Amino acid sequence: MTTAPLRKDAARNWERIVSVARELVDEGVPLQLNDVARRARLGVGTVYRHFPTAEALLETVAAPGLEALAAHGEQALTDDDAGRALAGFLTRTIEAQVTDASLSPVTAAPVDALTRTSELKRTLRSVGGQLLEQAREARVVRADLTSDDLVPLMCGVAFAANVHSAPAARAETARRYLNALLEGLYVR
Amino acid sequence: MTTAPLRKDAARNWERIVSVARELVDEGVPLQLNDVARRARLGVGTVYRHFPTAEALLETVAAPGLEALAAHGEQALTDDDAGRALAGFLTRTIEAQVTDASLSPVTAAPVDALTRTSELKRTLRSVGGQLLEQAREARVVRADLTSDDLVPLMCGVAFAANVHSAPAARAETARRYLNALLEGLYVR
Amino acid sequence: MTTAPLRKDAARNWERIVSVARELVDEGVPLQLNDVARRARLGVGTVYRHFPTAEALLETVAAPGLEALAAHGEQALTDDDAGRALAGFLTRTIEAQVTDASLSPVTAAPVDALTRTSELKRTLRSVGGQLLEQAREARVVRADLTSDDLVPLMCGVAFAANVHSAPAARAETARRYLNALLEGLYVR
Amino acid sequence: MTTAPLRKDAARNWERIVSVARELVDEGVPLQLNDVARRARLGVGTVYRHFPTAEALLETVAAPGLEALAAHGEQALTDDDAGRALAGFLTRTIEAQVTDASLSPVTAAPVDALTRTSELKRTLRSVGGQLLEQAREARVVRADLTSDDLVPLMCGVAFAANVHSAPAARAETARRYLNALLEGLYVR
DNA sequence: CATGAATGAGCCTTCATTCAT
DNA sequence: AATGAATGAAGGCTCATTCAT
Repeated sequence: MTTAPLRKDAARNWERIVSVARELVDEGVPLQLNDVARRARLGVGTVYRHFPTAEALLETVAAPGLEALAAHGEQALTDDDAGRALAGFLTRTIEAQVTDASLSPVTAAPVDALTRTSELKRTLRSVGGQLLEQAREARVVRADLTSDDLVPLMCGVAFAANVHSAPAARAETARRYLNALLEGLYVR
Repeated sequence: MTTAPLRKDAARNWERIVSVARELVDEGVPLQLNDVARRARLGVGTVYRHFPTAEALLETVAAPGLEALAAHGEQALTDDDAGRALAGFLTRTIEAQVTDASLSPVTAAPVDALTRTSELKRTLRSVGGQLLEQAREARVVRADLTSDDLVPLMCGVAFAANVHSAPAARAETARRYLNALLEGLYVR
Repeated sequence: MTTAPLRKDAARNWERIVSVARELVDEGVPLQLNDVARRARLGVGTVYRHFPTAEALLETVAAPGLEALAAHGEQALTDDDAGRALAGFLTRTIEAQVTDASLSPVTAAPVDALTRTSELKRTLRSVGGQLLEQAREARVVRADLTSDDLVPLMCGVAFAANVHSAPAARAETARRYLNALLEGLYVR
Repeated sequence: MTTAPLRKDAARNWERIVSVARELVDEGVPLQLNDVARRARLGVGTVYRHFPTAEALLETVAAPGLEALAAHGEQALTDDDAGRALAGFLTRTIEAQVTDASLSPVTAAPVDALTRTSELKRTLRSVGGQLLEQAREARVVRADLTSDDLVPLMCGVAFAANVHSAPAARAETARRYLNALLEGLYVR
């Protein structure tokens, strides 16, 4: 299912909108379509034509980040060391969530506005599931974890890093928390 | 520092407001003071008199839950087994967060509307810190965790349990995630 | 028509209310009966019992000032120099208006809340009228001014002094403006 | 600096809003944006789009009056008789203030909502200042008046004319008061 | 296709006044 | 007489969405 290619000027507007949205997301401003339109020096209607809801726009902004994660995951699947592969994938995921403010809400949302987003999330879950399976077979990972737990746990770690932690420290905090989760709070 | 005792009718309204708020919170509806007033069949002004902001009301709703946690924590401090004590406290905390929707936002909020809330949060952090310290001295817990990490981590676990998990399953999910965090995803 | 004497505690409250109102007026805060009650640590009802409207309270606050002006005016009537007498009275009036924020609104108001206020205003107009009459007879004052013009003109001077003039400079500005009015902007 | 030309329908609404506001001002009703919207049979949002605050709307209503005054002042500057020129300008100013209820509050306000208003007020002060200067050089005006006094004095005269004077008589009263101010209450 | 003006529901908050206690 | 809790109309403002141009 391919979308019809956009006319050149429409494509330019599309880019403009997405890039403005990216800026807003980076500034921590909640996405408002009117706001985006003003900043992009476009009519609201134009923005609405391209993105029927703020969620659709946010997901579009998040897409490249999700794609990069998926790509990394595919790559990781070829790693011999299943434990390292999974750890690397999770680390990358957390880093991305903490760095890119568009990812958390999209990842945690129960429903998607764009089918493209659903596809990406499915892929990520699948890749994560495979990495987990390999790690489980290699007996490096506890048995009671399913592929369904990966996303929630990553969201949880990212959320934890955002609580009471200064923005600058978040990446480092997130790393520590992921480590704690991987190795366990308790010494054995 | 005791608050002046309310007149009987005022006390009845206070209760009414808090109980309506509790209902709304349980229904997952965001607290709005006008809304609360309508549901409680009271004038808006009455609600505003008792609770100047929605946050103040939410914190009031959350207070009993926080108190119960603090009480449990104080109790846990007397346990001989430091590891068990900490684990019990954290379990209780997570259970509460997942069960009572007023707790997460209050716990994660960087600022409080009521001094009572600040007190409670301080107490909880202090108790958690002592339990953690004892556990560390007993060498059952990794050394790089500070008392500042407890709240974020618990918020993270609660958040994770709310992602993609059916309401009914949340408590069980939360328990599993806390366990995973305590023991580590990785087998050693 | 004498008002029934107040019970001792009621009298105390009356004083308390008026003195708080005086403070608020001096601070430039608009009089609100609830506000007054809170500051006086009295119930709103008590304040309403004594003063049915904010205007009534304001007029009560203003009364001593008006009385002092009237007294000064009566005194001035005995002065031999009619011109000096009138000028002195007007100067005093302006000074008072600029110094005491309760006077302008009461003086300019077309209707009064208290009969006492109406009496005082009547007295002032009468005294002013007599001073003006004497000055006119002495041919020191233009003929086309009536006693009805005195209050408006004084209000105007006070108003002018409050426009674009820093609070500290107001008294001095008011004096200059009154002088200008007395002697005329134009040189002859 | 020209404002972007409005679309035809928007321009119609703009006119509608301003004309409704004019009516309200003339009726002595305090401007409220919701009120204006209702009377103009427009959505509140439309009114807010055109005029972010009630002050902005009031200043827009006042602008033509201010412009007319400025124009008259520029004209007066060419008059040979400096005394007559100044007197004419002041007369016109007072007439306008008494006739058009939008002028007094705008003139007396310490801050402006619109830059256009600030420009106009600056122009008026400048023109008044020049007329005053010329009159002073011609020795027809007292020396201790500065251009900063003109606006306050005119506001004062207008205010005086509004105190205790029936609406119909105001224009005449204002003229008398201005005359009194120019020539002085006292005969010399 | 693009535009951006218009809409108006909806939320927030204040405050003058009443009346049960 | 005193209290102060309760009231709710009234006003302010925002923002997601539509639709005429």
